[in-house]
Amino acid sequence: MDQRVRSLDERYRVQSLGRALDLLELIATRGKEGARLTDLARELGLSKAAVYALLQTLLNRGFLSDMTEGANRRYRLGLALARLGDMAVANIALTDVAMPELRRLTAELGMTSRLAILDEGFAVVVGRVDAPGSIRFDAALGRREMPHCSAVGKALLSALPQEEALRILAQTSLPRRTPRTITAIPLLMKELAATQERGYAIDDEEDTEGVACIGSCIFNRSGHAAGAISITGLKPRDWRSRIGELAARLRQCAGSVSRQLGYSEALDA
Amino acid sequence: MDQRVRSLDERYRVQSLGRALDLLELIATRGKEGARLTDLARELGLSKAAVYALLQTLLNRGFLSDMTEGANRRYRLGLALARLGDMAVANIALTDVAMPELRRLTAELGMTSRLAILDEGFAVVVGRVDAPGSIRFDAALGRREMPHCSAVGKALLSALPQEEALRILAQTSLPRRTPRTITAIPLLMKELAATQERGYAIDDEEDTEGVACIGSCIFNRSGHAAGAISITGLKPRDWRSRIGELAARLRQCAGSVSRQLGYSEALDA
DNA sequence: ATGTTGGTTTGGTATAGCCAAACCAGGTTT
DNA sequence: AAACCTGGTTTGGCTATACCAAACCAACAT
Repeated sequence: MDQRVRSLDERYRVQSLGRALDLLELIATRGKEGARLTDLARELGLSKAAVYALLQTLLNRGFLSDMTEGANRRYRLGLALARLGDMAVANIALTDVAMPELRRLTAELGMTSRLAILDEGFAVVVGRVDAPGSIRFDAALGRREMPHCSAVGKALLSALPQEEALRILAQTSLPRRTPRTITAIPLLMKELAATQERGYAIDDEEDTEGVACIGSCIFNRSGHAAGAISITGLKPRDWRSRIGELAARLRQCAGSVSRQLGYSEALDA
Repeated sequence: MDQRVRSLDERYRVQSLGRALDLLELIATRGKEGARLTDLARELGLSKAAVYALLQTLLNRGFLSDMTEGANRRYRLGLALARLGDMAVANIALTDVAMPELRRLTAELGMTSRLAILDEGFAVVVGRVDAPGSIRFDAALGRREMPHCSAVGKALLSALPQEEALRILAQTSLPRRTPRTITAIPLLMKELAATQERGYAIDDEEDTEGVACIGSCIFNRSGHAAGAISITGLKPRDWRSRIGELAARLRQCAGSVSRQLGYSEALDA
């Protein structure tokens, strides 16, 4: 009949698995509230029966957990995901050595700190230590930070050859997030040069109003950027005057991690 | 023909999804080495083509990442899992308040600390802070600790009514892990009573030789056990004499978390 | 050159995944 | 209480699809 040949890209994909992954992502957006079968089916555009089968399978393996309240049943992400997710970041050698340093940083400064690596043109958060008590910043693991308006992003880009940085920026474009976001490529390139010069990157309310970050690169044995760390906080009144000391502490921390990775200052041109 | 009706349990499961989850678990066991298509197909007992399609789908969505080296291609867990996994533990309200306390604990004592909750009869690790530098204990998130031979497990059981604890123990049984593992239910029940009495649980090389833990329960507003925290370390020579101070600090920490959850000491009978 | 190993692509087929629709069980409304 | 929702579970049947076997290809090794 219609029998149109599936596009070659799709030919080697498994439909039901793709739908299951959509389902997981969708449930993830509901957080601890959870989601209900009927809603999920509607939003995915699938029949209840199909979604039901997917849910049962995921549930059975611990990828989802459910809470049954009366006649209703709500689904949330399960702890099997926590296990695999933890293993995924453990695969990144950097985390082992960087996390203890990050914890020290947060303990000392009382600010949220993060570790990110460059992945497909984004700065992906692979480690975080939340400042206790304070407001929760959106520092979720796996989050893809825009390279042009985050401290980790700019730190990572600043360590790349210009043409590499340009390629990435062309690919992700530079959407405006706040009035202070740098959206012009030439301007950003100048900023990256300055970043490399001073040894740390600044995000001065460029991603979120009222929030400021400082980021610094981590180098490995071969002198390439292995990742970047950053500290985040509500922009204080005395930001201008404090930035110096904060950056110094951050660089010290980044340096310590770099050295543990086998980086030797001597490589610095 | 043969056409045997699939068992009712299986009727509402999605086969290809189930296989994909097997695949993820299998790849997880390979850690940062990654796994190769041919091996995966053999171990799952599926054709290369089938596994290939699953891999492509997972890869495409970031649930796997690949490293191509020459003609070979190796697959590892991807960062999309880190994102979902992080969200899964974020759904557990406990983590917000317990993690900062755990970090303080590890910073002070230099020992690995963990947070676990009771889930389907196991103590599931939902938070951890590794001691810097030291040997890495197997404290992965999502790990299911046996209730009878782990500090968190015994702490959690000790807060349950006897019949509940018995039900769980009957269900999981008490496999021997080391010569010191308590494998007799009556003995363990006595130990649980002692645990409740003294306010903390001890794992004295009962799970792993040479490794000792202390655990303590966290209570919520309604006086029920919401979870447990523990500290882990190589069993020191002066274990007997140090256990008192360590346990005191641990209980202080657990108490602080409990109070933040709305627990009031007054409820203590 | 020839063989080997592992990844990619193909065609055809049985089956497994999907839908629509019926069914059920708790609430809510009349 | 009876009728009506609302949301979850189960059924039957159709066909798209996930799977296998086998061919194909590209690097490496012999």
